[in-house]
Amino acid sequence: MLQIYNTLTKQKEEFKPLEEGKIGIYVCGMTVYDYCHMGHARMLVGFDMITRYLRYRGYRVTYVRNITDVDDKIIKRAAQEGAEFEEVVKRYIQAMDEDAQALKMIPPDLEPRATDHMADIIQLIQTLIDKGYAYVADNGDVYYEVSKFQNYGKLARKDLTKMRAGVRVEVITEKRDPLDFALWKTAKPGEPSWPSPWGRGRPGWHIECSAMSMKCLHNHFDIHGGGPDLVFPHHENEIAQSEAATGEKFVNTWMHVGSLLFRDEKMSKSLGNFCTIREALKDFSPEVLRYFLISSHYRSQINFSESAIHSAQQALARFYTSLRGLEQAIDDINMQDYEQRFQAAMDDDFNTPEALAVLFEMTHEINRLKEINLTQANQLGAGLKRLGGVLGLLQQDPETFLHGCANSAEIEKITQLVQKRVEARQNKDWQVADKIRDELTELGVEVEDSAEGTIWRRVR
RNA sequence: GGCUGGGUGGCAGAGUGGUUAUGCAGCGGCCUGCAAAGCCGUGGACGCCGGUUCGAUUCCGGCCUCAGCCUCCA
Repeated sequence: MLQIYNTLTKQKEEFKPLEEGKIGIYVCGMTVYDYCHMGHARMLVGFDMITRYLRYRGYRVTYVRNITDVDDKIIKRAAQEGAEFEEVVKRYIQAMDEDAQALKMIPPDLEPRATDHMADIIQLIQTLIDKGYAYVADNGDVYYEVSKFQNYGKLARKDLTKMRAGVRVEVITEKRDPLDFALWKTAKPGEPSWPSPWGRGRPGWHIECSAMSMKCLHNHFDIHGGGPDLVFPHHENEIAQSEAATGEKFVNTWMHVGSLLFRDEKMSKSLGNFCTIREALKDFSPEVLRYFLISSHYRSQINFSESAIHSAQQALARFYTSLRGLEQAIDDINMQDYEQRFQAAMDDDFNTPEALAVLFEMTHEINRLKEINLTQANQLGAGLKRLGGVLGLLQQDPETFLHGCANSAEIEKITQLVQKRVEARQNKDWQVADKIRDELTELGVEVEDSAEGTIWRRVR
């Protein structure tokens, strides 16, 4: 039985798709005005893992992840750079795709962009106006009237009266209530704009996601997810918009990943304590980053630090050391109850740490079997690789992983040193052998001598 | 101030009303020319104070504390 924690009800619930065997999942993706940082990676990898597992579990998943390609921040960025708006958008979408690919993310089935859905957005706004949930202000802006929606605040557990008391937003006189939010913003000169019944302008962020999710999935769909900071106001507003417009329940299960901390604070652009994915990839291999992100539960807060990544590196090395030297088995019988336990862990709200613990136990068993029954070791190794694949891990050639990101010239140099040491050892010239080993240690290389020969791995 | 979610062994990180998480690090042993890897064995924990219970790290209450959200933010 698959259980998922629902932000709306604040508890784990048995998950039942609206349509037998099929799941629609919409995740709020990126606003493309800069490179993605590790906090974004946390969210992206989280939902990638979730989608992979649901598919492994036999569901036909429609994974939708939108791109916000019109927004104040993009406009600002373009102005700063003196670049065309479209140019900025194009550049950061491409960068995002590269990062996603590096982290072995499955591309979404649908990747709707706000600018491609203007008609849907405008129609949705019109419906809200017609139904009395939104109003056109004197300046042409359109606002959602929060007080008209009875359940406003149900996702984030907000009390409207308390919120008004502590409201910190600047007072915009056009609004009837400071909590009202913009559905349509009138364009200022020089800004990108689209025609609408209320004049040229652009949509607010919240309405985009309501319009696109309902367009790509249905008025009512299974899972809606995003980063932790989207619960309020973004997702709260989506509920208000969509449910007011359709009169139907919008989303069954709301899922939010935990935040990623850096130097004890949430990694964010505004705090300036961020590390982009591409920066991280200069120092660490993509799979190590992915492992780090998955080795804690998706809802918990995690701390991004060099030592944390180093632990991830060590853990993966144990897996790959175990897979090293195994033959590619055709099938993976001999799984005992490992797969069952893996599944039980993942069925419990995607408990990846516990699922990984099962994989570590398999590793242990493989290491034992290597000594006594190589066929069984190969079979279990194939099983480990298959289950690792469900998490998007362990698909590399073990040698490649263990040799690290050394370039071919480095590998050539290391191989020569290792060969020289092998010769020294054959001559029982331990002094020379140990001297070469010291040189290799300097290069960050650890050698291992075994009956089959000498192998090496990179340790830093 | 309001609303969430946490506080577990040296570190990371799951989980459980009484019995091993797991990984890294430590200790002893096997293996090794010495190592490394691996294997065998091993020590070490549940923020504080009450309550419920035969028994609580696990349930309940209070307190302390950390982080997130309440403003654009994944």
